[in-house]
Amino acid sequence: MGRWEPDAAGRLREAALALYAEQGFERTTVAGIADRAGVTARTFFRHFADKREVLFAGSQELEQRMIGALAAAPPSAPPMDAIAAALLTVAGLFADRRDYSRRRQAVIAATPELRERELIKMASLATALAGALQQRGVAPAVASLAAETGVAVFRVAFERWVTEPEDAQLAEVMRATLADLAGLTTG
Amino acid sequence: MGRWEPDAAGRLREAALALYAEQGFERTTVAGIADRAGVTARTFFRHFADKREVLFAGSQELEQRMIGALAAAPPSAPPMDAIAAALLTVAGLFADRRDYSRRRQAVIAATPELRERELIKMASLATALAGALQQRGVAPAVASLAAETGVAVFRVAFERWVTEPEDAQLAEVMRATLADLAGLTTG
DNA sequence: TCCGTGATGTCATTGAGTGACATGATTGAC
DNA sequence: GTCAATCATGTCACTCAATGACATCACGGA
Repeated sequence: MGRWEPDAAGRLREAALALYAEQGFERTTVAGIADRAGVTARTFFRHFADKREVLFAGSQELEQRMIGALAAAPPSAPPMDAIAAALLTVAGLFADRRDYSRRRQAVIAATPELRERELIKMASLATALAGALQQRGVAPAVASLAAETGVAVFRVAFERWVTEPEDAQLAEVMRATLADLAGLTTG
Repeated sequence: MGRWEPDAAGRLREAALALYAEQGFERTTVAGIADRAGVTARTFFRHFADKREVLFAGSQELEQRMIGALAAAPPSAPPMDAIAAALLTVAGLFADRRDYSRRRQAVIAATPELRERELIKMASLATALAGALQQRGVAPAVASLAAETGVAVFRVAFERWVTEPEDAQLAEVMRATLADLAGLTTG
């Protein structure tokens, strides 16, 4: 056994989410999170840039996987088809994290500071997707539009998935949301 | 003459923008802003909720004016026409503030924390517009879509306006951007 | 003239975030 | 098998954002 318990970052994530849910984000101190995780506050800031970032550690992985999925789509695929494929691919990342996602989303929805952070993560995702589309030869304006639309679909589908009482698969909700979008723009 | 110089909030806004531009947002302290404005740091926080908000004092007025302009549009006007009218109306608010807007936008673009705040202001604006459209009898889904699109046009046009070297009117740039949008969705 | 109001100052405090340095287990070289 | 480098963490000290409590004092109205 090591000198310390392993996976300090994971324990900090869990402790932070639990405390944010119990007491609210503002009334939770970093010292409290660190205590619960069995480390010091200084260690918290070695793993996470600030008090908000602890809930967004996965967003970089999401972004990278979506870019990867985009690159894996056939070069001939139209932009929105490639985006749709990427969305369905990353949906699998959340398969076994529905409960965590639900708690996390509730906390974010209740906290303006956290919603700010989420917005910029989504904006960053959209920018990255637009860039990847441009590398596939899509014109910049179209690429940005498709990327923004794709992120909107992600958000709406994710919200539905964590809100609905039933046990649907995120991928299925994504498909349904994409169908809604098609209906909006054609009908 | 009063006990203190008048318009402390205005002086604080000016001082903050100047210092953010000179030294960057992070290396600027509230005490420094307050010093330059001739007040104490405590007074800064009486006028602005936090260090970021000092650059976004006008956003509530923008929102209110856009809602007002929406309400003033003929009840028969289609959603996007009403949105367009509101955009052209509020464009006038910026007529004599182009230099200020330019400096402000440069600072925001250079500072992630400030971009977060701007994103949530834009999201709030979109939500308010969607609500106003619904009160005009527009279906919720359509209202949200139109509102988001309208905010996107505002952002793109504003960015063009502060970036372009020429001295165009914001309203003109808005009109051109709306035309681009029409071309995107029909052509 | 006097009193209430409102904007500001002053003081004290909490908590976020950072820099510098110490510690000690783990790992790999020799 | 020892030693040195490494790496995650702890400890300490500090700056700065943000807030609460209370004091001050010009101004306008009664």
